[in-house]
Amino acid sequence: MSPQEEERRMFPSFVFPESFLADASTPDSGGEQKKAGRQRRRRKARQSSAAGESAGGDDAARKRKLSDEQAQFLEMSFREDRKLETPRKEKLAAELGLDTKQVAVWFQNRRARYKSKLIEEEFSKLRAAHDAVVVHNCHLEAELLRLKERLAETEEEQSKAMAAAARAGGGGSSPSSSSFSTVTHHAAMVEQFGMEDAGPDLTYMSEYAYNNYLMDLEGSGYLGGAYNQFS
DNA sequence: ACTAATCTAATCATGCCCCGCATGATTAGCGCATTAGT
Repeated sequence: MSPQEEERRMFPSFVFPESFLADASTPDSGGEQKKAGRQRRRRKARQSSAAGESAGGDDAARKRKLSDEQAQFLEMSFREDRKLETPRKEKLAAELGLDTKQVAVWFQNRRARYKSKLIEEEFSKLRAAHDAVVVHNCHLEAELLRLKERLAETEEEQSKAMAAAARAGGGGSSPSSSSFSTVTHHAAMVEQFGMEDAGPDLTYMSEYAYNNYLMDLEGSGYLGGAYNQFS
């Protein structure tokens, strides 16, 4: 089995199954029954062992801590391959002076702990990625707010400026004095700023007044680079 | 198809140090675990 296949088997999906997210403290009734049965059997086993082998005969049942050297050796072996075939198990047991059963159990536990560590690491990574996305989203929303405020300010200034310009040049020129370019600019302004129904009708502004008005806007920074698009 | 070996997941038990953590050991598997050899 390839390492990838093995990984998939041990950790089949990076999307955690529902069972993983489910509340482990509320097992179903079948689980409760199984657990109760298990506990009964354990109690019984303990009682019989205490009754029959009290004179040190239960030594084998006691938990035997592996020596540092044994644990280190098993760890090295685990790093080489997380699966344990029979020949390897027997060889390890012989080399370390352990029971094959102990070696098998050690590998089982080591795999279980390796997997839970893997899940923990994956969870940390996902959480970090999630947090980063949340922060980025906040920045984007703040930026959007700033842009909306700036747009509103600009529109207000435009209205004021156009009203002032209309008052200054209003009635002084006839419709015939407005050039074609002025009309074109007006259309572009309407498209750019959507101010068709706000402010004066620039169609009837003299070209001179219109150019002064644009220069004023450009000079005060209201247009930004927008003026260049008109000329 | 049958069987033995092995697996995962959950849990218990124990040792180390003072209560919780690390780790060795046990158990079930319920549409009755899966896999590999015969």
